[in-house]
Amino acid sequence: MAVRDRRTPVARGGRGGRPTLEQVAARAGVGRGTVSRVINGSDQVSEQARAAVERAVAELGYVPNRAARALAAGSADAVALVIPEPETRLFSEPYFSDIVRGVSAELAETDKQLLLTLIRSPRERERLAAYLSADRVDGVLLVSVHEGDPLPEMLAAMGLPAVLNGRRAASEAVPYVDSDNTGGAQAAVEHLIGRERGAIATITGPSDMYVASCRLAGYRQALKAAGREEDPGLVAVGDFTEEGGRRAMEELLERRPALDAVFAASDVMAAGALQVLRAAGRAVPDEVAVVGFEDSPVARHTDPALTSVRQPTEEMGRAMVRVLLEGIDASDGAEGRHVVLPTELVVRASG
Amino acid sequence: MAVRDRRTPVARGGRGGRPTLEQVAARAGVGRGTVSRVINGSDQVSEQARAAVERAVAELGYVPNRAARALAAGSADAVALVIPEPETRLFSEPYFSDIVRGVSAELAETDKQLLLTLIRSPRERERLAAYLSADRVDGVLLVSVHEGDPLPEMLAAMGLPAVLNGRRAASEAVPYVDSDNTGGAQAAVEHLIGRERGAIATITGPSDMYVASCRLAGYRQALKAAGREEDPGLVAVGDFTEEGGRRAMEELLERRPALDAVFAASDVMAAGALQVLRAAGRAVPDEVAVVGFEDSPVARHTDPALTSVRQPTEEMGRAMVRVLLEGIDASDGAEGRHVVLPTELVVRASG
DNA sequence: ATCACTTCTGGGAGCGCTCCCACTCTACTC
DNA sequence: GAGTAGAGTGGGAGCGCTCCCAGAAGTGAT
Repeated sequence: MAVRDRRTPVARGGRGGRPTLEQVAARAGVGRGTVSRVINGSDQVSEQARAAVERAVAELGYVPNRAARALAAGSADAVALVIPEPETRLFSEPYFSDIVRGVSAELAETDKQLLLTLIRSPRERERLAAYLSADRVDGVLLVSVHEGDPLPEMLAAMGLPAVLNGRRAASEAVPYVDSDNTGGAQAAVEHLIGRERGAIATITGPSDMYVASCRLAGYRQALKAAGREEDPGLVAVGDFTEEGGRRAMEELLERRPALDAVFAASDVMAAGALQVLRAAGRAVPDEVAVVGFEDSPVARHTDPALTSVRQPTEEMGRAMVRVLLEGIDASDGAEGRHVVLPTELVVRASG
Repeated sequence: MAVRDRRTPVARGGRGGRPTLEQVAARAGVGRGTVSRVINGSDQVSEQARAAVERAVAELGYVPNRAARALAAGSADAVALVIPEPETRLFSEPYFSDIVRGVSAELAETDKQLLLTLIRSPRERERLAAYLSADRVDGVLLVSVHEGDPLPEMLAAMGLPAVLNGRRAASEAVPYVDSDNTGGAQAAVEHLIGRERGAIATITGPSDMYVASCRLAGYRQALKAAGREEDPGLVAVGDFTEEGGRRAMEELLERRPALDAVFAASDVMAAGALQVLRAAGRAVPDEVAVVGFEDSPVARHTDPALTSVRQPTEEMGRAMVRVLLEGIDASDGAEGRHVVLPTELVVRASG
């Protein structure tokens, strides 16, 4: 009782004396252990004790101190969402916030916290693994990891559960959540085929991006299923930017002036293509139909509005959390877990 | 040495035995206090001791355990970014991720972590204050708080520093970071005046939103500065949605068919207005010039591309963190701190 | 040589929890 | 009636750090 004022509450950062578990115990007339059991929902507590503790908690406005809990329990009650900073720009924006919204919604049902980590330099990425493991998170969600990024493997080596959004390659060892890129692309192209389009071109992404190759694969499958021959001249490579979309479209028009439809692997590239088509005097959709991918807001504001493949982005965020939580609970490696969510074609004026 | 295996490292969550400060001390041949001093950059350490500790840290790959630090020091080394969930949708999206990017960038220079908290129900908001104060954050960033929201005051009462983005009213007691809405709107309207537009209308936001009234005020100031009379018939109220923009534009065309310019308080509303103008057969910008606000990606994809007022959103995020850190350091209330950042007119084809 | 400083330093105490051991009670069984 | 389970409980020990208090060692003036 003597030297109790070493650090006054005020000196320690305001928020005057929040009650501790010990105070709750005293008030409820039970021991610390019992309070802890009640707080953590153990069933080894008598109804009577539970009621007393619950009343004391309510009266005192007790909220457990997370730092103390994390320290004592060795778990963090938090997960990190790691995003390479450049991607927050590149991805036509709502993708990012949709993911965040889904993650946050799903996490709200546990009481884990969400830590956001943008990586803006290779150096930061290197340090990341060490810091993540410094015990403030018990799992990691990784957005748009590129092929060859060692991070997932480093985390695995440290025993930190991780979930990717999007596979890095066809066979992915780390748990992931992805959308059905191939199926979505196939549906888009089938739609064009259904509308009697004869020469369907595609603007694809960099071939070292797995998403891009999936969407290209879907394009090919649709053609094949319709019994059509594939014309390599109808495939142009973009880079998921508007400018890239423009260049690819120019290239296509030059190579195959007679084309009457374009499937672009992203809305932003489709928007670029639209500009080039207009400049070239091709009416959309009358002469050339255009379909994008992602169903970003951009799709609703182009002229004409873009038919596009919608990804359930928010749901992907939710699924990532679910997969991660499984991985955290399962002490085993939890490898091979994954979810692939379906896409949906949203038909608008452009095709 | 005896009962050391109460909980094996593995049982406690993988990430096998990270070194502790004590082990660093042992290895460096110094006491715990000295290691702590080195880690925290105290100058009360001899060069020799510092070097020994630094070597030991490097050799062991030591990273301090944040939970332990938070518990012992009573501070959290983290700040929360609180965002009402509906807003993540409403705000034409990059706003959200730009803020996040700025916040994250500025935070990276301290070693504080970023906690993201979406609020999706009034109930969650009620509980928020209690949980925030449960000691895992030492400051709070609040995005788009509405007039009448008690949260800022609750936090203030608990002594938790907070910073708003955007004022709730002309006089704002809580520290905030805002952009110069009035000045931006004024510049936009002056630009229209400079282009010889005679009847300049405006689509404003709900009058209970302070941003909206600022932008309206800028519109008025510009007219007044040019010695023009204000015509109430040229002001229509929108709600920051595209549909609202459409309705407002229809209203304006009906009331003042002769208008030759429109300043919309947001790009999304401007996009709606553009649609109505096209449907009405008014050429943009030849017959009617249109200017938006925010410079969102939408502005670049409308046809014609939208002249708009750019806000330094990322910089706002950075500034919020700086203001917050000041508030955390200053033990005093730190009231009245604020930053207002300038806007910039981006001229495109629409006006 | 003595005293007063000033720098450095080790390590005890304690942050608020969880874990678990030991213990008390109350039931049942034989 | 003794013996054996449980169910429920209190509280010690310890998580890895920071804070601070003594004290050691070094420096200069007297």
